[in-house]
Amino acid sequence: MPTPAAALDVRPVSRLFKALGDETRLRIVALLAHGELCVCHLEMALDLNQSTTSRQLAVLRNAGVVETRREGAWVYYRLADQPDAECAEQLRALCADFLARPAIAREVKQLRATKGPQSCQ
Amino acid sequence: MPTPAAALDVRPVSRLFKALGDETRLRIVALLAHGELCVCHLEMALDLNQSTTSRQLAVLRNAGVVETRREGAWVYYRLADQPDAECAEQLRALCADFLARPAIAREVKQLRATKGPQSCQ
DNA sequence: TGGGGACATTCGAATATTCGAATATCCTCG
DNA sequence: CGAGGATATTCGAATATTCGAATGTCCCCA
Repeated sequence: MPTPAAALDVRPVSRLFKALGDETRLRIVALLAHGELCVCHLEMALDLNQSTTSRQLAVLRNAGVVETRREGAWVYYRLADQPDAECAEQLRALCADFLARPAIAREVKQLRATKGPQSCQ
Repeated sequence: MPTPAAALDVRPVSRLFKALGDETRLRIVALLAHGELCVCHLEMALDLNQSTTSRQLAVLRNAGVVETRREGAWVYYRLADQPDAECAEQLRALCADFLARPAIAREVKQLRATKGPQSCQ
């Protein structure tokens, strides 16, 4: 029989950290901490091509880090509630840090003003 | 010139999460949250072979998550202070959770009593 | 209904990570 | 010194992750 440590269920946190262990995906989370954005916003803000952006978002989606909402042809991404308490706390702490960055807050506001369903491109 | 989001330095957190994004390594951190342990303790507690244990510890060491202290033939591992504030907060939150698990606390106490430089094996 | 934009997925090549076995290193003790 | 225990590193094979390009899918609107 396994010892307590070997039996510890660390799968939720492991899944979360695996998804967050990438610079691009962390930057996506940093932006989404300030509110929902659509794919074209992220693509522009991070200077990524469409394929890479969508694939990285799929990783975050499969890990339960983000959720989507479709609005016409556009898909909006936002941070998802974490059902696991430990994951919730980790993600909360991370976002608290990102939220404290005015430059990012300004950028997100700017993105929403200049692009989106009404003016994406 | 890069946008604020693209210029965000997420390397320290990314490095931390990459190291923590593995179930075995998370279990090691769970044990070390309760105090330093030597390699043979971890090997036994997690039912890992020597090679795997040492290699996973090397990953944590290279990521700055753990530090070592040699005592004769034995090497003790402990959690390292995080110079980066964001990393410090994440690791603190994680350990707070692990510290709240009495079964792990008991196991660590037991390990230290039954193995170690004086009675390893 | 069909063209075009927004997004998702697939593809193949390149790179990285993982594992157990084997080997190397370091330390103690007789 | 020399054996042996504790730990670290190397090795090669298996598996996973990553990327841009190409292709699919879904939706709006003329």
